[in-house]
Amino acid sequence: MKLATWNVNSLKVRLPHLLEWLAANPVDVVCLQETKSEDKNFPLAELQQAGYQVAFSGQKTYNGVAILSRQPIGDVQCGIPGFEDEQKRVIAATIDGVRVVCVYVPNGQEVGSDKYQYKLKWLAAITAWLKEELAKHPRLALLGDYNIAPEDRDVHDPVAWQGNVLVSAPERDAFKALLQLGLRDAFRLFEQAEKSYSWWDYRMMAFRRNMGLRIDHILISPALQCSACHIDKAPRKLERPSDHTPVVAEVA
DNA sequence: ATGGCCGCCCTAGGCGGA
Repeated sequence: MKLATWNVNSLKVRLPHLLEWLAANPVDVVCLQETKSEDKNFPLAELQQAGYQVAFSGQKTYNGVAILSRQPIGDVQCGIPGFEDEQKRVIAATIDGVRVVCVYVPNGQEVGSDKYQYKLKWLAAITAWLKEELAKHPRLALLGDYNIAPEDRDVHDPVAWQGNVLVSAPERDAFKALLQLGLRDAFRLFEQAEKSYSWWDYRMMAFRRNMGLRIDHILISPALQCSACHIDKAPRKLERPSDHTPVVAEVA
């Protein structure tokens, strides 16, 4: 089963890239973030035409998540149970016996800000919920835009970024708390090229200069075998790309 | 030194992203 995650930064704008990518990479499951699309505007027909069933939870302007699947989608859950949140950042579903959890972790804006506090609370809430979810569904994959670069090797310039949002110690501790649930970072199960990133700023020719961060991740539970994981930089080279690029893992 | 790009929205400058 091939699983992918991609922050598309507007599904409306990126739909041609997504369809092109799916045609070239017919993965089984795709988790999307930042669809920025109300449910009534979701491009359902186009994605069904491409062979995918879809579950989505969107809102105007901001956030928005979706799961695309070639196999039937069951037991769809939106949001974190017991955590009041108007922002559409979580959708989970069971596909072929695997609990697929798609997340768009808050950005946090600036260390110490209200949004940063919200990010840490949100991460604590989802970690507590995932602990329960793992007990119910040992075969679980957590995919998405985590807005956390877990280690310095996931940052193009660790000195410049030190202490910044996305790399601060409390955020990295929150990521480690997910690993402590038994989840494994699929990307780091395999040898990877140095300076592998999943996001590059639109400014400063950051992609061309490979000034990036690895903030999009696929975490998998111990019950899942993982045979490969890679970042696909190809879509970042297209005209009008998303600032994030897909991450793909193969599990069984 | 600063900001430099995108996408969004009550179409235009401000917000949020990372």
